[in-house]
Amino acid sequence: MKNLEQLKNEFANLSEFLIAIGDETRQAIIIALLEDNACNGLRVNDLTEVTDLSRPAISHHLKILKQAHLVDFRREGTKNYYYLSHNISEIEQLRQLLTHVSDIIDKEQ
Amino acid sequence: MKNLEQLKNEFANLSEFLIAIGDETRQAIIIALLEDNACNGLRVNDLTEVTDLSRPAISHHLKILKQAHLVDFRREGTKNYYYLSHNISEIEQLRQLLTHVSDIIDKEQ
DNA sequence: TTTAATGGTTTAAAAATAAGAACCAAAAGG
DNA sequence: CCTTTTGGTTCTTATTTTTAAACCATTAAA
Repeated sequence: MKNLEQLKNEFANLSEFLIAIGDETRQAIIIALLEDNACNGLRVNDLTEVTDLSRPAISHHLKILKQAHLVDFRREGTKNYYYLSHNISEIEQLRQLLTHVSDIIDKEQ
Repeated sequence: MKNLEQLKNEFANLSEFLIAIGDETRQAIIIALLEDNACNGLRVNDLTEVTDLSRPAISHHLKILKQAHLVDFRREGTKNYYYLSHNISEIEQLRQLLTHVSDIIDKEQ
């Protein structure tokens, strides 16, 4: 079945994204960034307060979130402002994957 | 904002599911189960062949997939037949979460 | 041009996850 | 009742992930 080969790729391409959003610490970071409706972006130290983690730990999780294209940041002097990416293409990709899987399961019922 | 508290819960409730489907070995198991369009279910030894892993390793991953409500199984004597759950409610929950997140991001633009 | 602030990186430790060998239990078949 | 098949569960080891202390580089401020 040709479809399943495609599905396998869709799945593999989303691994990083899924692992990124599966972790509860990173979920807390994402929520904090969603809460920032002023949309200025949050700094690393803002996030250490939210999560009770050290700066290197936050930095590490932000790196994972950046690699998964979930967050982006801008520099202003020495300050880094993190925010959720404006177009997270993985969201739509994941939605399509879920539809694919549902379709196959329903077909086999 | 009341919505974000709800979003936080939706996220937390899906952690197990997201971690389950983020792992590439477990993705391989899911694909194999999707390929079983006869829908008889696959046995542990069928899956060891697909993935080149030991039986305890497969057993371990199946446990995680069961806890995430992704797979189910039936016994026939000593034989266990694993299959994808017929109604994976987490699929719809995740779809709604993605919509929620998109909505908030778009609103803030 | 010092001094302070900001924050990434490296390093090392701790914790969690994954893996297979060995073991155990249950059911089928002789 | 013994033997075989099947497959879950320890148990131990290896790997990966997470964490914070220490370190370093950059920019702003004094």
